[in-house]
Amino acid sequence: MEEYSEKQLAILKVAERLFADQGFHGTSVRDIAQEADVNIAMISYYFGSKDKLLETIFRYRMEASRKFINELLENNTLEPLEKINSLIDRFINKMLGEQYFQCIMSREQLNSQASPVRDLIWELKGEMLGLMQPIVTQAQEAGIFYKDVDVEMLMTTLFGTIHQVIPAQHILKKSAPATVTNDDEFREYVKTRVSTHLKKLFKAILTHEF
Amino acid sequence: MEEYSEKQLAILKVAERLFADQGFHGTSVRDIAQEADVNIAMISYYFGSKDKLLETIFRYRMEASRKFINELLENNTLEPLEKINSLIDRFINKMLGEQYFQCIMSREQLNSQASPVRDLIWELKGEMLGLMQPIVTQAQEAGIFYKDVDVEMLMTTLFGTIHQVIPAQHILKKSAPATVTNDDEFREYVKTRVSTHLKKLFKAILTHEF
DNA sequence: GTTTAAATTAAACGTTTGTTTAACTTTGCT
DNA sequence: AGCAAAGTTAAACAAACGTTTAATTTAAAC
Repeated sequence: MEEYSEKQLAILKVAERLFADQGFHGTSVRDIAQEADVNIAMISYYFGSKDKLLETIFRYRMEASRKFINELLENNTLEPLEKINSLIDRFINKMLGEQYFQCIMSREQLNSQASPVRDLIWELKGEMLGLMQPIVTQAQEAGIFYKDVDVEMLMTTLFGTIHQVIPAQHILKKSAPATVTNDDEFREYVKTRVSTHLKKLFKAILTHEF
Repeated sequence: MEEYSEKQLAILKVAERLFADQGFHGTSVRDIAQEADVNIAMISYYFGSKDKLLETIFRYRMEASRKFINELLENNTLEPLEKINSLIDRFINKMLGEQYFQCIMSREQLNSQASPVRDLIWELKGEMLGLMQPIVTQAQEAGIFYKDVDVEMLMTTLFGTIHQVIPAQHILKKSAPATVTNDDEFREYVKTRVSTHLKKLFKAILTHEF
């Protein structure tokens, strides 16, 4: 568990935003240094290289994701469907709370070349699947969930929907109700809209009830 | 309606693949020229610039997508659910048939900076929504589909799921049954798996039946 | 066969890229 | 105070970038 100085965190934060907005190769270390208000050489000095900087961002966020998964494993008192609903909400909160990083993930998972970053992504996705799989399977065996459900695809739908929503937000802004006036309200509006949609979807296909 | 020479098409094809695999900024015009077996200068000569080359790819694919949409509008004899199912299958076929381009779209839609390419993407997405919306609405008014469905979100789920499946294929390869031996069979396997999943999902939430 | 335009080439253009250097400043420790 | 390590800087580095140039070849028209 490494800790980062204020300056290092400033670089990481700026780099994450720029990588998300313009892509890794679309962002120069000079852009990052300027916006983070540090000398260009500091990036190599701290992180070794631009590639390593990206990897650092990934390891930093991934560590948090691991913690996140372990926290989810503790809720054992809930009913299966409530567990799923809680899981959906937590996923939405997590992913919309780190939108910049999710954008980078969206981009990097498309790279055809193998890389440490790409491996990390699919490793994490596997862990996420391993989180949902037993919940569904147990409920299926208890006769609460129906059996003709492709859990892997369901997880794909969960990720895919949220990953589509992130860049679609500037479109959703137009169809938002008039009660949404500031950014916080809009974030909440998006959250509940995605949440409501996904919960309905999961409930319908898992329990055949409404 | 422009037509392209063999050499121009070779450039477009190579560029599309490389942009998909490595990103726009991750691909140099020298890479493209080398793989397409043409002189570097030909790219500027034919398309003006690297940016214009990307835009050309987009306009080329978008034109096909428009035709695709218009074809879908003609099927009026089917039942609402059959219409939806047909639409799902056609979307899957279309998008998995032009995976390279879909990868580029996935990437480009994340760009925060406004650009002609980004505008084209959301324009097209709007048209896709306009295709599904009336089908659902009419069926809702006829009492065939339930009303508490967020069609915009459902479309997001459709796109999102397929866009997630594309980079996930090398993972799906591992969980494929032993009957899948070559690439064609695998493509078919992926198609039917996504299709089955999405149809179940749509049927469940739209009709409350199974 | 001559002429004109289009196609194609290798080379060079000026920038920008990520990274490193070497000098300098600050910090913390004894 | 004195010293060593860490932090910070402007400048320079070679390599790669997208694009253009000018010369040459090919093709088409008359």
